Amino acid sequence: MTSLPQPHADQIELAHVLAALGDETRLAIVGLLAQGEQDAMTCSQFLHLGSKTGLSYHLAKLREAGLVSVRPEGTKRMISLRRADLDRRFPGFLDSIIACQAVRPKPEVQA
Amino acid sequence: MTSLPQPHADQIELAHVLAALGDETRLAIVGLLAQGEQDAMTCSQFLHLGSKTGLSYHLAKLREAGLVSVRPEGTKRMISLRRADLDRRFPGFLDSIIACQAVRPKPEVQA
DNA sequence: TCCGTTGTTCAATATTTATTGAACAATTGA
DNA sequence: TCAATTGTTCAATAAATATTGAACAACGGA
Repeated sequence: MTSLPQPHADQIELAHVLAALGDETRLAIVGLLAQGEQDAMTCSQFLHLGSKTGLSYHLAKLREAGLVSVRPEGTKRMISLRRADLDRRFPGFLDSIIACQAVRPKPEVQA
Repeated sequence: MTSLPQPHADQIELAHVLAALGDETRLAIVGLLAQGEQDAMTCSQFLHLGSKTGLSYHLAKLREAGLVSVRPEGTKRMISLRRADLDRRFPGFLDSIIACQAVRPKPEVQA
């Protein structure tokens, strides 16, 4: 219910969204969120992308730009793509991004 | 014919494109290029967006990211959107960007 | 040739953004 | 209460980006 502060759907700005996605780490996070979109993910599921502190930073950027929603649940944070809001605001945008990302979903599938 | 150095269509990277567009000035430039897409524009047509030097900088960024093509012609530079290349590489992406931009094409139409 | 136009380059600076490690906070479970 | 898990905050630093003005270069026309 009570999620962390984020812009209202109407005030999500394109330039902010683009700037937020113009970073490999954050783009990868969004790519991972896009697949497995049924349920939310936690920060620790992105640890292969960087340090704990760094992820906290990048996830805040994504949230402030309006790309993700973060809902605290116990000691974890449930992170989800704001797909509906983004699709309404920027039709086709997210899909085009994700389609490109999906082409190379092989970063480093460490065993 | 001989245009300034730019990435080949195949090696245009999504994160670079997004980073290049994550700036109000550059996003505005691309928006202007998108309308009036019949012919190219010159740097000086963007002077209301910033200083001469600044535009040179931003246009280089757009070119290096693969968004625009720059062809010297006399003392001018003919700048055009690389729409075909971008559409092939990231289908739907440019259109979704431009559609949002088109909603507010009223920055400051100074007389 | 000289001048005006158009745009680039360079160096300096300012500003933003990203990365790190240490300390802390909140929650859960034993 | 104690310890482990999960994540945030802070301060310091590093690194990338953006902005400015002065000087320069290339071209075209008078």
